[in-house]
Amino acid sequence: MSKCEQCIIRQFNSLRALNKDDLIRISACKTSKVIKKGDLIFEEGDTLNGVYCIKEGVCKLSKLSANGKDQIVKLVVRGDLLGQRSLIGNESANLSAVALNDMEVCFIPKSEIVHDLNTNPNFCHDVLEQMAHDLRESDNIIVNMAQKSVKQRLAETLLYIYEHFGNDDEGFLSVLLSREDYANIVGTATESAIRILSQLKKEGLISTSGKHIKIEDINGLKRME
Amino acid sequence: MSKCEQCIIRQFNSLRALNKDDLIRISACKTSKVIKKGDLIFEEGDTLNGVYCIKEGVCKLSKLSANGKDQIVKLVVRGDLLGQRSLIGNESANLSAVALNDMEVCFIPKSEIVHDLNTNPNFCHDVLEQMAHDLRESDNIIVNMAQKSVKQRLAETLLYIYEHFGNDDEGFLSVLLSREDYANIVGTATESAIRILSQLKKEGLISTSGKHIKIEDINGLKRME
DNA sequence: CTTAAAATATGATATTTGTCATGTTTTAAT
DNA sequence: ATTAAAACATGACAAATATCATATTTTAAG
Repeated sequence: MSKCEQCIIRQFNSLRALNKDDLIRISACKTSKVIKKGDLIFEEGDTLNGVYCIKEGVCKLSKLSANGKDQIVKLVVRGDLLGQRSLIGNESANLSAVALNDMEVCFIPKSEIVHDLNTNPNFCHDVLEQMAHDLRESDNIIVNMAQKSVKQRLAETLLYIYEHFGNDDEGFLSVLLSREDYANIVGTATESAIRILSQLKKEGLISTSGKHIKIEDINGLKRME
Repeated sequence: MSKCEQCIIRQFNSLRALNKDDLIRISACKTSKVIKKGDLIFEEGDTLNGVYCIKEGVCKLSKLSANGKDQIVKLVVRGDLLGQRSLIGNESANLSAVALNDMEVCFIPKSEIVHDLNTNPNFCHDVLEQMAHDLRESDNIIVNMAQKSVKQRLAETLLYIYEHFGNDDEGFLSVLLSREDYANIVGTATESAIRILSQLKKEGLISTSGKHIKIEDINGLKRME
């Protein structure tokens, strides 16, 4: 099991604000986990007694709506911390987390995080900045949901995934989502998402091979926004 | 000008976490402002050099979308702090703030807030909790935007306003919004908002007198959610 | 390699929502 | 009190999206 004080991943999240002693202390009580594609990490309503630091892989955060559909609210990436919100608010999880590919995560117990939040102003401030950033992003998502068409939102989602996760060696988006996942991100029916992807294909903006999607015309997609 | 250390309003926001000395220091450099209904407090892109503590009144936070419509993201109330996000993230305002009725606010300079964030862990932690709560609320709004019909969202908005601001002495919602405002909250065309309000009126769920709206059947509205 | 299940694809149609036009009411300034 | 401007209201129609049905392709288990 790797040691936090030597782990590069922490440079990507608020743990970077901790000093060496804190990291050694955390390292001593953290646990590493391997999570398989499709596995549930936690579910809406669960009580979280720690945060997950994502070493590898991607997961989706979603919430079940009244009509039985899962709305995907956020994708969480290598380097992100998962579960701080619930921990800070001292509330049960508001969202469910499901792995989109095989993941490697470290679980850090609540007590450690709370201790550092209360004693290390730098850490507290870094988490604060992260949350301020997340809130800004949420506001933008709300505006997009309210004001843009499904086609525009889908184009943006493709660009988002391309920019955040890049391509695999064959040029396909390296995060593999089902059409249903795409529908659940943009908030539409699965058939509509499929239909619009077909349309984008006809327009030469993307190409597909099975579930795999390749972006063929980035600027064309951007022009739709 | 009133003194922060004697002001009850601070019990409603993170300033409650400050001790007497901090409050006296803040009190010495804060300024009071009266803002008239319809006035712009700050605009998307503005640099904020402080936060506003709302002593009285309500304002809307909105963002201009690409199609020229204002999307209202949040209503800010007596007791709330306005502008922390931008201040913490050290970024320009992501949203515009416009008064919905006559307001009384105190403006606290950035330097004071930053100082307290860095030296007072309780204050930092309180702001953190507030933001965690806001994020949870944003997630729920995203799900509603994506999955519910305009009618459902409008019903929810009416209930939200009723529950947060209550009625005036004649039983009308005490926050007076235009039909356009309602449309900009739920993310629809003004005509659609008007049409649906008329529909709710026909169904006996609300009644109206000019722009004023009275909720006639709370449970009926709740059943739509 | 087969094969059943799951995912994708597409047509037909219904429903929801947006847009434009136009008339009426309300509001606020004189 | 009068009046112009703004806000509200509603019809007619267009566009976007959802739903249901069904066919095809892909995936993954045996």
